[in-house]
Amino acid sequence: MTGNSPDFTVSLRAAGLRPTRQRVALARVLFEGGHRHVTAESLHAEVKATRMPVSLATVYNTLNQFREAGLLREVVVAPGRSYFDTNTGHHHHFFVETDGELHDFPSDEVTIAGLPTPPEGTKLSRVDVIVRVRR
Amino acid sequence: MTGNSPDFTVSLRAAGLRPTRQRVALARVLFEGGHRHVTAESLHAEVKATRMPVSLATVYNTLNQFREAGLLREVVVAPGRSYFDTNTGHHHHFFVETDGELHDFPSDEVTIAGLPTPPEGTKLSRVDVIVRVRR
DNA sequence: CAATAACTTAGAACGGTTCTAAGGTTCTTG
DNA sequence: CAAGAACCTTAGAACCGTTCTAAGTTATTG
Ligand SMILES: [Mn+2]
Ligand SMILES: [Mn+2]
Ligand SMILES: [Zn+2]
Ligand SMILES: [Zn+2]
Repeated sequence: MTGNSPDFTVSLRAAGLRPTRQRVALARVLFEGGHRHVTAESLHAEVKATRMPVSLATVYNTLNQFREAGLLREVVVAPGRSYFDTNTGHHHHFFVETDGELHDFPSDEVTIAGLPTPPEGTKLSRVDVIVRVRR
Repeated sequence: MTGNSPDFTVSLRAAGLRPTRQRVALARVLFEGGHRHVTAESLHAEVKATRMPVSLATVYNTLNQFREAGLLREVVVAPGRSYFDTNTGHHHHFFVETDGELHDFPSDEVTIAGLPTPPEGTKLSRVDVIVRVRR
């Protein structure tokens, strides 16, 4: 059993961020284990449960820094709050509207054909597919 | 040339809403002419330009009532603000991230194949495709 | 025309997010 | 390793889009 305790110090430094106690604690919650979809509030609650004191302001700062560094992507599916997604590869989402849950599905299962060409003078940035479902 | 001045009084009453001065003014801005994508603020600015006094609270109330009546759909593409769409049929969106513009494209041009089945115990509500572009 | 129900509104409140500014931590350099 | 510099964290205020409250107004009904 090797390699089950990634060195977040390294990846933080690679992102140009000092590996502070708070950022390492947040990185652990976010990146050890499988892909996650968190809100600032939910991440704050989780990291506090590890008994590492982190303010909500730091959670927001860190989420934004991780996003800017390409470690996270932001997902906007409902008014009023953002989700942050540790899966930065190509994929799409189920959004369970009745309880606010987000689930991934791989983009290679789905085929999107016949997308019109972007408006004059614009270049494609990303295609998001959101499959909204209810319980 | 007939029928170029729709009777919003009728459609408002059909939606269970009294055709007040404010709602008729808002309906005119929204529904005469082609499809629109507005924010509360942008609609408020437009309706005020017609010299009909309407408060921002009424704009919000009316947008929500029109949405509940099925006259509008809400589109969430960016954090912090909602768009309201007069096109309630099946279609998808270009979102020009650099300037906040939304444009429709028909959903029958695009083919989405191989969508995974929704999670256990959920039923499909809608599929949104957002093509994000930048200038 | 009342009488009533529905509506509009200013301003307060709210909730998620960002900002400010002061103290603390991490890094660099010698 | 000490000290300075750079960077980071934080409480609380501010911000901004949206909703709520409560008081006055308007539309509808008979
Ligand atoms: Mn930011
Ligand atoms: Mn509402
Ligand atoms: Zn995801
Ligand atoms: Zn549209």
